Amino acid sequence: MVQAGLELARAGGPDAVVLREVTRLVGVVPNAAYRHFSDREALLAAIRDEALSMLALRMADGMNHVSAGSQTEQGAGLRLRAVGKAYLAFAREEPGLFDTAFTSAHPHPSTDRPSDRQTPFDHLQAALDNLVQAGVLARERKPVIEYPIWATVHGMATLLRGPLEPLTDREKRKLEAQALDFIGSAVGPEAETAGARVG
Amino acid sequence: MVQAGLELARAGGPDAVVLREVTRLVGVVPNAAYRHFSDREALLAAIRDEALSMLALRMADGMNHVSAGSQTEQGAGLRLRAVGKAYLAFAREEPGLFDTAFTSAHPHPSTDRPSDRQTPFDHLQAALDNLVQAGVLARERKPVIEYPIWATVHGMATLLRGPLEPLTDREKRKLEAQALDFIGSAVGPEAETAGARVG
DNA sequence: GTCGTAAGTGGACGCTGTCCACATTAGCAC
DNA sequence: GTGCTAATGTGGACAGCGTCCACTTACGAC
Repeated sequence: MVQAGLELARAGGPDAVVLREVTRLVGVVPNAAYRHFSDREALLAAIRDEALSMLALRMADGMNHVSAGSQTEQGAGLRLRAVGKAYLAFAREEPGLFDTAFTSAHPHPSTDRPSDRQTPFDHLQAALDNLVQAGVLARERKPVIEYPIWATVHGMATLLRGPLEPLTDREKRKLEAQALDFIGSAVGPEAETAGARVG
Repeated sequence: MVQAGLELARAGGPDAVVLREVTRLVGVVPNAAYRHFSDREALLAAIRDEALSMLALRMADGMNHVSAGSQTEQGAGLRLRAVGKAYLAFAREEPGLFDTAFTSAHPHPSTDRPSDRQTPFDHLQAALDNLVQAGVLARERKPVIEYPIWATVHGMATLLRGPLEPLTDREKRKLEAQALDFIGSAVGPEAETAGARVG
């Protein structure tokens, strides 16, 4: 059922996850859904969790594909950039799932956070920890920039699929790179020069 | 009609703008709406334009309330911060309108951009031009950071009403300030020290 | 005064989420 | 094996939604 919902979400975002259509795909009658989810919103929440996991997986993947050692200045910088790149790539390639992952409207605090899986933000924190260990980022600076960094990447992903949607693909890619450069310049000059001109 | 829609949007975001309810508020029968808008989406687009104008107005207001001269380093820095603050305040105080302003799903390129009014992005650009004229920001740097700056503010506004919604108001305010500081640190150290610790 | 256009009306259609009562099935105690 | 219980699925209904069609009314140009 969640699987069927994911397909709908992938194709058309959260609004495309219509309960009756999900049950249709699964081959049961609409009311059967209420045996497993209290609500359409609850079903959507399950799908959202799945979409978030997919995003997190992509980020982990991106990080693991960086060959440079994680303790080196360059390796740490590249890792941060890879995390951001994966985030932006997911939003670009799976817009429906991305939207679904971040549409809250959550009057459902029931499915709160017993989430054992790693979240996208966890991966960002890991990358920043790397930078601290590599000596590129001052330890006390991390807590004040982690959320702004997330905001920059998330905001760019959102804007590109909102007001900036009419831009060409080429322009969009350029803006993605600018966002990553911008983060680099705020994290520290060394990390920036290390990570720039790579992707 | 747009006015009635704005009230619904203010109270419940774009999904609360249900065509039949709008016509109910206005005192006509649902079909009457189709004499003025081809579609629910067209009505929503009109409401969205209005919401965007309101946001732009708030930003202009915030900028105008900075007393320091716009040509001084401090004045220019404060102006940039004021623009960002207004953006975040609008998202915090008028979440319904903010969501409405930025939910696109626009298969309606009809109401494209004959918009004579100033957009939120226009105000950000004006603030950055100020920084260039005040000598704080290198002219060639502006085009590569304008969109990332927008993304940072927009992303923080979005995240605070999404995954970060459970945070306390105090924590949210702190993150808003962090986002503005982050932008300051990326624009240039001088602008940062000028703008920091002000609010 | 006739006519054309803009605005509103009335009724219907198919779709949605959700509720209720009922039927089927699986697992398990004895 | 029989009987009980819990889980799962079914059928029918309801109100609400966006939208389409044909019809009526108000009004300004000529």
